Amino acid sequence: MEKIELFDGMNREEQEAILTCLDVRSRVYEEDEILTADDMETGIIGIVVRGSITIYNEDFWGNRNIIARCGEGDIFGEAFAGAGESLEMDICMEEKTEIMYIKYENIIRPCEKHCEFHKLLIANLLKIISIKNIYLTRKIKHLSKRNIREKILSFLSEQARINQKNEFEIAFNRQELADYLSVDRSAMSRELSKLKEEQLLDYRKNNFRLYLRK
Amino acid sequence: MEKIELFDGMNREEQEAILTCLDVRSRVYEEDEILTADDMETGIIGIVVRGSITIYNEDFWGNRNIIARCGEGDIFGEAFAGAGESLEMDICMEEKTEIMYIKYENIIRPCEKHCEFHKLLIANLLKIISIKNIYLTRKIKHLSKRNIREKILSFLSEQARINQKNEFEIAFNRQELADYLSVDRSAMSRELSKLKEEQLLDYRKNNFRLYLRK
DNA sequence: AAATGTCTGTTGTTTTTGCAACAAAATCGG
DNA sequence: CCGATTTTGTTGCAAAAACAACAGACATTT
Repeated sequence: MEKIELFDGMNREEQEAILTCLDVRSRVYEEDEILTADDMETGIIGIVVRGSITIYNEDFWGNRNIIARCGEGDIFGEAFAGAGESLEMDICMEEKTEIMYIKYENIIRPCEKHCEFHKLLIANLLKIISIKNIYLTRKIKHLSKRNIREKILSFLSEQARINQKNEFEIAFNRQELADYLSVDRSAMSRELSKLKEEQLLDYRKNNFRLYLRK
Repeated sequence: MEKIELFDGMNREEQEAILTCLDVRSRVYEEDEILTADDMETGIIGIVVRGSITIYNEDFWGNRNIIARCGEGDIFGEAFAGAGESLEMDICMEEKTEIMYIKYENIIRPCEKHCEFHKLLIANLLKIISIKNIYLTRKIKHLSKRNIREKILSFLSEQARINQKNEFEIAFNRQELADYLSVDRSAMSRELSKLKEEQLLDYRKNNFRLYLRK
């Protein structure tokens, strides 16, 4: 309960107060239980209170694609609720999991009583979606590159800007970076070596340094 | 002024009223004028009132990457404002363009007078970001696929779901689809032909039909 | 109908990537 | 410190993609 980002900035009592006000429902699911898109009402936001879930969807031929994983405190379905569309994904419980549901309307149409908290709630919601938005935009920028080299350079360029320094540490190991960029790890490793050889950059484990030309 | 999505659901008078209330500033730029990230204050949302812009950013080596284009009525910078971060992109005016600036704080911290409109404003903002979010998530789903075939199938699967039908029209021509999926058009065409030959799908111009197995 | 331009499909060639298997280096637990 | 495990780098090969150039289809204009 402490880690729910939607309730950021509220103490425990304030959270309790707003919970009753929001008319929250909650349910516990068993491991491997599946919630399909059809099971979800439109206009509902989910919060993982305890446990973890995998969000995926099936294509026309029944292949499953993992879209995201959510752990304690994460919210999901907020974009669909905000857009007024029904959820187009399915959810699988990775373990015994408690999910709390909040009606989107109850968030954005504040009642009279707790107006202050409602404002905070809305600001938090906007912040969560905005941050996700920035994250997604950045990822698309990298994935749109036509080859591995460009993907790597795009990613590292961004890290340099974020750190405001041409030397920085990245949060991924090689396999994680390859997954993030959707490429094969060994092919990426090969490309990194080439880049190092061409002296466009240098690296050592997770520490990278970019060079202007050469 | 009529097409601004942020003001959706307000008539002209209501828009005028809320504009004064929001303490809006506005400026006209000449064609090719450039607004760098440093020029933009943090916590400001931009609206293209007239004209059009290209949003791009430069990587460490000075290469430009186009992130988006905005035309009349579109808003930009809303995710950065919502996340409390400074804009990390540059803007180039494609033509003589008028941009209106609104302080993010003025949107989410409503004044007392026009509270009704403020609620609508916030709901609109949430909707805009949410829709963008869904769009981005979908695109990533396609781009994450390792080869062209999977990218095509991912995209078409989604179109089938959106249309709730295995036959549908797509809004892209071939070149646009290739650009969207970040692949070479001719390579995509070759793959489409293969898929047709394998009878997984059929198409004729922009009309597609998917088949379950074969 | 001819001419023009755009869009789409085809094909050969070169480059890039994924894959697999292995080697080297780093990390961890006792 | 040693052995075991994980992470990272290397390489050959086969598959896939980009690239380029062209041909056919289609639409529009004259």
